[in-house]
Amino acid sequence: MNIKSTLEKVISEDLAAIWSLLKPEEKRQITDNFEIHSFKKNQIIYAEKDNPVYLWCLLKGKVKLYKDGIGGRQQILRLYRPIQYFGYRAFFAKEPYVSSAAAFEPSTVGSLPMELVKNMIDNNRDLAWFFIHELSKNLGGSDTKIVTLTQKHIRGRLAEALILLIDNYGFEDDGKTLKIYMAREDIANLSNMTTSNAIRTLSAFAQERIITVDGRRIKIVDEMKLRQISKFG
Amino acid sequence: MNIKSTLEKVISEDLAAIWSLLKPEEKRQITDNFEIHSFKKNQIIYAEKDNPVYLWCLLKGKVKLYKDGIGGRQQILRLYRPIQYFGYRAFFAKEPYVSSAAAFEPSTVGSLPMELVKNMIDNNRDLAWFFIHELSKNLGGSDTKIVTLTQKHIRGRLAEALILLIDNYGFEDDGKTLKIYMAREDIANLSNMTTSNAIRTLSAFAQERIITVDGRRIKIVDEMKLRQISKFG
DNA sequence: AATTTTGCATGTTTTAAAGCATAATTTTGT
DNA sequence: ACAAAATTATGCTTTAAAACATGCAAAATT
Repeated sequence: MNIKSTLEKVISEDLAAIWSLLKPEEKRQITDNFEIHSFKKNQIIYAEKDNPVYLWCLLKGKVKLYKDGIGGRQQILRLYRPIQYFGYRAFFAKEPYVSSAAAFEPSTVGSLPMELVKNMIDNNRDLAWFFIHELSKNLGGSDTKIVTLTQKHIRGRLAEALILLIDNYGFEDDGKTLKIYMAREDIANLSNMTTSNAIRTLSAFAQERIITVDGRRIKIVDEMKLRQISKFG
Repeated sequence: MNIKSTLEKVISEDLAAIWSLLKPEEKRQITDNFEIHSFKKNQIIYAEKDNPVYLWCLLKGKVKLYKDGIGGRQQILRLYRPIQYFGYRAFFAKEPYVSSAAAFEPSTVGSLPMELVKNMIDNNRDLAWFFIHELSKNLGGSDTKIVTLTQKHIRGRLAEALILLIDNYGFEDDGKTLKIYMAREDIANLSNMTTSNAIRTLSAFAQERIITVDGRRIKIVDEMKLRQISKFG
């Protein structure tokens, strides 16, 4: 893939969060140090305990941030879509990664040395604020997740996961079909349950005409009901 | 309470994280806008859904950050000791609080308008980095907590909670007795279990000579074992 | 000092979710 | 195109933790 053209395409089609905050000199520095990588489905971008070196920017595809737990059980923490940045938290915390990132589907990801980002933050207030804002949002999200994943019942957790998928990746052109096609196992890992229970509960939702399921194609039929179940059920 | 003297005592006895990063002009601004508050045991400092206005700094006492969940169940998210800052995340995220803060025991807390902090960050790189670092550490902690609280069994979760108490508040002079005296209910809320199970499991640990329990006085007898249980069991 | 309230302890029952087994279906690799 | 592997679907069993109940002890209120 041609780095320059991919980058420029991305830039031109989206004045993504960071780019618009940069000064011309900084933009030059970036284009000089930015590298484009392709990841296959399920390929790991970085792993827990690695040392953080790069800021990653998802350009195309879908990426999951997850943590391996007990007995091979995996918890998906966050999902990324183009154009979002990830992999910077551990660097800022001055510690190795506590989670791993992997491509959900074939993805294009850009990298930029964190040392460079660090220097840029030193000289660019807006960039500092960008990260402060992102980190703050994420922390609020994780704190909330602690409670919902530990206290909600299976149906509530699955409903919430489906809503997260809607909010993150949206619908196909029909306005109903989720634009992400996940394995049941990943849905389970997102909502803190076993694969069996994810399958079972999806079937139950289908029976109740809240969704329809056709393989990995999930159509949201009754979003209201889903939100109700997420909130109470 | 005399504001000036308390503040100066605090400052003199600890070149706490933020203070040393400030320029003289900033220090003056702070002393002019800093207010000291006293909170009684269990008094709420701020509550979920409130709008964040102040940066809080715990000067004396102990504070818990928690979230009320389903059926009155409460999850303690973080604990603060002097001199630590809290209450800023929601302001940075531009959203209302998603959690509440309350004094665990009679506490002295300072407040500073977040608008002032914001201006100071704009003009002080080090201060920006202070918050980026704090937020990053906390986010790593919350992400880890998501997994341990959902995947570890009761014994593991309680062991981990006890280790958290050691790390946060340390021991009395005997080097064994926890320097925090919590209700069983709070221990339960920290480790995501019912009060009954916290009591039961503490008793079990005592029987196994890992700890001794005398009312709210908990003595750590076998820290090694505790760490083992936290890691595996 | 008496009484009410709150917190601790422990036993029993219930239940939500995990674990396990099996079969059918779909996907993947050669 | 085919076999092998992985994923999905369902039923049954087990289990960890919640829910409930009761008694006792220690504080707090009067």
